[in-house]
This record gives sequence, structure tokens and C-alpha cells, in this order.
Amino acid sequence: MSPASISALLNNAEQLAGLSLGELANMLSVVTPPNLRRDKGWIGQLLELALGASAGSKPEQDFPELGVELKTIPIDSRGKPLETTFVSVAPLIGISGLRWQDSNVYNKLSCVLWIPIIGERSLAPGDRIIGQPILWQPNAEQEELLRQDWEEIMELISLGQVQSISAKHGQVLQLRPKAANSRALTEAIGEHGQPIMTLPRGFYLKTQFTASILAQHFML
DNA sequence: GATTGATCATGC
DNA sequence: GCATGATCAATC
Repeated sequence: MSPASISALLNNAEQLAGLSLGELANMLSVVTPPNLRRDKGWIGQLLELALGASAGSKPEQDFPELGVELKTIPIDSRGKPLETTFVSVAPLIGISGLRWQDSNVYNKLSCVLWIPIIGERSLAPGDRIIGQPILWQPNAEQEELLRQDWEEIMELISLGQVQSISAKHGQVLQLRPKAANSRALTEAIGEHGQPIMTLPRGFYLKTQFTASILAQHFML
């Protein structure tokens, strides 16, 4: 089921455009939940199944042979993203000397197949519509913004300032909790260089940034 | 209404 | 707990 080339993958994704998620779920014999409250990853997993992404929880791209990451993005009827986009968990220890080009963020964002999902929050998941896919690679300006934010955040983490980093840091990339709940803990660097336990964090793309990516392609 | 911190499901 | 897939929901 895994596509042999990027063009095949893109073609497959284009065939899905216009379908509702309920229709796609029926085709795949998947049950459509009434809401996403307990199924937050349902849309992403449905599209992974439909496009033949290698399942599993490996810290890799969805199509490692193609070097492509698959991401669904919820948008309203005007094409504006409704949510930030999760990229990857942030390493909090063992990060000295880690370079931007060796980071998980760089790897995952080097080539992304965006699948817009059209529908307001109030619309039932099964009634939301799959939009036209966008194959994106960051241009020089976008990569520079990402790199700057990543380096600033990672430096603060390495200096033991992780607990002072809020979602306000960064222009396009932000660091926010990424955990089962607020009681989850993981090891990090304290302000005096000592080990501390803190909330696991993840990197997210701000909506303004993803909106610019979508706008860039809508104008083509 | 946008943003930020919190949370849900699943398979190791 | 970590990594996958994200959205929820209280607060600003």
C-alpha cells in the first residue's frame, strides 16, 4: 500500500480531495467518532491509513523512503488554520552540541505533505471535507525563521531555563507541554545545571506560520 | 477570538 | 515514560 514515489503519493492524496472524512472512513471500514474529544488523533491516523504511511510510533517521517512527513491541518472555510501544528517532542537532556540540521524538527519539516481538513470545530468529524494536498518544503526565509526559533529555545533549555520558556517564545515555532497530563514528568536541566523533573515539552508551529504556507500555495 | 497550558488514545 | 496522532478548554 505504500506509494513508490512522491508523485504517486501526491496523486493518491489528490484523489481524496473532496471526500468527507465519514466517506473515507466507510471506505476503510473505520468507525467515525461523534467528536474528537476522545479521539484527537483520529483524522491523522485515518489519512495515514488511506495513504499507506508506515504505522508505528517511530521518531521518523511517515514515508521514510520518500523523505516525506504527512500532516493534516484543520482549517475553517476561509482556509485559516484552527490549531497550531505539533511537530515533535523536544529533547531536554543530552543536547549539547546538537545542531539544527541534526534536529528532529529540521528532519520532519524538510518535506511535508499537508492535507487540509475543512470544517469548523462545531462540525462533526465525519462531515469535515478533505482539501487539496500541498507538498511543501521550507524556502530559505521560512527555514531561517524556524532555525532561529529552534536555536533560541534549545539554548534556553541547555542553560537550565526550560521552566521559564512559555509559548510566547519564538516567531513561528513555540514550545508547549506535550504530555498525558500535567502530572507527567521527564528529566531536564535545572538552573544550576543539576537534573530536575519537569513537564515534557513539544515543538509546535504557530497558526500564522502554517497560514502563510497554505496561502502561498493557494495563490499558485 | 486568539492563545496557552492541559489533555486523550494507543503501543510498546 | 516516550513517541505517534493531535484537539480541548480555560484564560488572556
